[in-house]
Amino acid sequence: METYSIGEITKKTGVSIRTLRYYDEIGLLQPTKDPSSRHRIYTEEDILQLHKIMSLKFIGLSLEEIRQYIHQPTYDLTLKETLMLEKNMLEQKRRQLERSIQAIEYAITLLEEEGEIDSLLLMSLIRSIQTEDDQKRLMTQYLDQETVDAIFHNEELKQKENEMIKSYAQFVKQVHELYGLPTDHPDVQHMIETFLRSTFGLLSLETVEKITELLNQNQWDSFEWNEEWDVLSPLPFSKEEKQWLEQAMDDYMQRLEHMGIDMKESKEGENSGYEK
Amino acid sequence: METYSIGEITKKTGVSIRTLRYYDEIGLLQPTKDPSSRHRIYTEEDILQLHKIMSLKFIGLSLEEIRQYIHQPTYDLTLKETLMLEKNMLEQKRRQLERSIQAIEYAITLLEEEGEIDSLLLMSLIRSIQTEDDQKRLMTQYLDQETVDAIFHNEELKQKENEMIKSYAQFVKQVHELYGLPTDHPDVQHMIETFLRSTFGLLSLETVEKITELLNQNQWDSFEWNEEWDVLSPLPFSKEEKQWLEQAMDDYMQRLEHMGIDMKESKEGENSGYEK
DNA sequence: TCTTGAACCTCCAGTTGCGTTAGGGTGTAT
DNA sequence: ATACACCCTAACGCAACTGGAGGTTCAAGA
Repeated sequence: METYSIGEITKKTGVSIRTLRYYDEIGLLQPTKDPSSRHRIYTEEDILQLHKIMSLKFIGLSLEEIRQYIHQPTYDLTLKETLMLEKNMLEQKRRQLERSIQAIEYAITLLEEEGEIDSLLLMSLIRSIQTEDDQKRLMTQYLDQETVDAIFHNEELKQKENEMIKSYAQFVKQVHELYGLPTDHPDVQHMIETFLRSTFGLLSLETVEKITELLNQNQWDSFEWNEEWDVLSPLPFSKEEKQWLEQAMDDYMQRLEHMGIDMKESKEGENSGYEK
Repeated sequence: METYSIGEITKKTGVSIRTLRYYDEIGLLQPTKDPSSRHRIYTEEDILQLHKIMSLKFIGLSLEEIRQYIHQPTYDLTLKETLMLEKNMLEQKRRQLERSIQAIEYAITLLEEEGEIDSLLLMSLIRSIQTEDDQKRLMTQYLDQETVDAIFHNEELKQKENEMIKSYAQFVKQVHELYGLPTDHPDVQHMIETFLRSTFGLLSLETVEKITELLNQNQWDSFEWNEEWDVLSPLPFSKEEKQWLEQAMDDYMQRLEHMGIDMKESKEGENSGYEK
């Protein structure tokens, strides 16, 4: 029967010499040894075993788990349990990866657009993607499931993601610049209006109506940034900036009420003025 | 200014105490220490830093890389380079993951269908997915790029993947059962015909024609299983079974030639008989 | 004031799946 | 005899933690 040295196995299978010795060491694949030279001697059978190991490793099993299955000539339904678990693990990993990739894409877009980027802003963006699930969970404390889904799983919105990010970046920049001015200063109020318009302009009319409704029900107070939000996705502002911004928002809201303009109208004006 | 103990930070951020101490140890995040009690004291600033670390970790940077960026207040285009590289890495990982998931799905399907499964068969399937790229590379030695793509990126084929796998599993089973019979025995020839039909039945007519053409040009000899194929994706047969199968295949091909039936006709017959 | 228990501390070891030396043996061709 | 390719064991290193042992510190209750 044909036999092979460890180097030949490496050439045949691509598995490194070190790895083969390691598998021998941990008892996963133990070839016979030449008693005189102490060299490892691999048979065809060993090569098959090695292929089995590689397969099971490929689908994510640990060497320890592989050891449990390696000596069985056939696999039964106990393997299915393991595979189901593994599949779930891998799918979770994949979702994670997709988010990470998305976050990187955002970051790259911003860097290209702006050349330079505030580290807190970048962090804020990444975290908002990272904790999307938690954000949705938190939002359902204020809005119903349907509305939350409308905000997060909006196809149209996905198309315009880059726009949104840029407008957010602009907003952050302006807050840094304008901080210190009185909160009812025209420039400040204009900044807030621009930001709100570009944000709400991307949501459907019904969604905006629902949110407006809630705000009109004086739930605005309970909607203030609570601790939990900050933990998930901290805003790229200092404590003072945050307070200043909150005051400016209040001013804006009051001005809206005073003028009898609700957000629905604001959105309609926005749409007609914006979409060419 | 407000300060926090290590336990409070864990509650606020979800980062474990051990990890926080580790980050301190490697100099990534070093809070001040109470000189008398030696307890760590975290400030708001530290929490921000920690969030930065989590963000950069999320997008796949190593702690070592993070250290390079953590103290910069703004990021410039050098980060973009890093991010581009990271993105490529992550996308590669994602492709890998998708293949693994696919392989597991196949395996689960088979286990459900058959209840029990030959370990060599499972391995053969997983490896064929794992080494898809290499297989394509090897195939282009015999077929042109277009034809190879037609075989691998066939949408219709993806729909029927489960069918294919089952027919492959059946084939493997039958080879084990019938091994020993003369290679020109009707049962053996029927087995081969069934397998070829269910395989080629899923390819387009043009693709089959191209393959037939090649076979008719007497390139069949050079197409025999060479060593390299076996390394990539070993067949779930013993050496003897492989030889037997090769002989049976030759018999089948000769019978075809003798009868003046080429594979194109075979496919057409297959289609009319198979697709309801 | 003493005690209890939670929360904190340092230091050391272990995890996975290998890669990378260091220091030496074996086999064969020249 | 020696050069050279190949093989051996043994030990350390890696990333990013986790866990345990054994010892403080702190706040509250008896």
